[in-house]
Amino acid sequence: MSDVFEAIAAPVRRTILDELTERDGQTLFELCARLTMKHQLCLTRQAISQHLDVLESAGLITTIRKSRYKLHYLQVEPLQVIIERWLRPGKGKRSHK
Amino acid sequence: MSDVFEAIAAPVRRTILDELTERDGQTLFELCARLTMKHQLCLTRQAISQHLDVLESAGLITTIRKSRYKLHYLQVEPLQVIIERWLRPGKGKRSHK
DNA sequence: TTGACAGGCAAGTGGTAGCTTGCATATAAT
DNA sequence: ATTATATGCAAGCTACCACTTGCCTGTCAA
Repeated sequence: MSDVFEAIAAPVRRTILDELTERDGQTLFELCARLTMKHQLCLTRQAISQHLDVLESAGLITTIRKSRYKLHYLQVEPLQVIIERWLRPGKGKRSHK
Repeated sequence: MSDVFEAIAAPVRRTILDELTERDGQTLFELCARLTMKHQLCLTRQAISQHLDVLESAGLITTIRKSRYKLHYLQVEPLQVIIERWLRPGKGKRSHK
C-alpha cells in the first residue's frame, strides 16, 4: 500500500493517529487496550498490528525498538501533501500579483 | 460512502479533483475526455460518473444542471478537517501561553 | 418526429482490503 | 530452565469496492 491517502481512509487508522496525537510513543499493547477501552473497538492484536504496518509504510508513524517493546511515534509531515495539492490558493494560478 | 477520507483514497478521484482545480465546472464528458487523454486512464463513462457521485456525497464537489449538461465544481472545504485534526499544533495542548 | 448527444439506473463480476486463526520468535521475570 | 510477556509471520475467509455491461430518460438539432 504505502499510500498516505489510503492509509487514512480506514477509520481505525485515523483513531490510531488520534491516540498517538494524544499520547505519543505507545506500544502495540497500549494501543490495543486504548482502542478497546476508550473507543469501544473490538479488534485482535494482529489486526491493529497490520494497521500500524500500513501507517508506517505510509510514513505516518515511525517505530523504535526498546528491548522487547516497540514504540510508535506520530509523523504528520506526509499529510502536508494534501494542503500542497488542493488547499493552497496560488498553485500555478499566479495568485500573487 | 459520504466520507471525505475514503473519497480521496482512490487515485482516480484525486486526479478528478486535480482536473477541477485546473479547470472548474467541467461536464462528465469533458472529464472523461481529459482523464483519457491527459492522464492515460481507461475508464468507462459510468465508472467516472460513480466516482463523481462519491466525491459529491463527500462534499468535495457540487453540481449544477444546465439544460442537458451537468457541471461539476470543486469544494475544498471538507479537506480542512485534516488540518483541524492533526496539523494544528495547539489542539487541546494549550500551545499558547 | 427522428436522431444524436449528455447523463442516469441497476444488476453482475473480479480483485483485494481487512480481519481472524494458528504458530513462531525474542526478551524479561521467576 | 521454565514461564510469561510483547511482537512477528503467514495462510485463509469474507465482504465490499471498482468497474463493466445493458438499458433507460431527458434535451437539443435536423
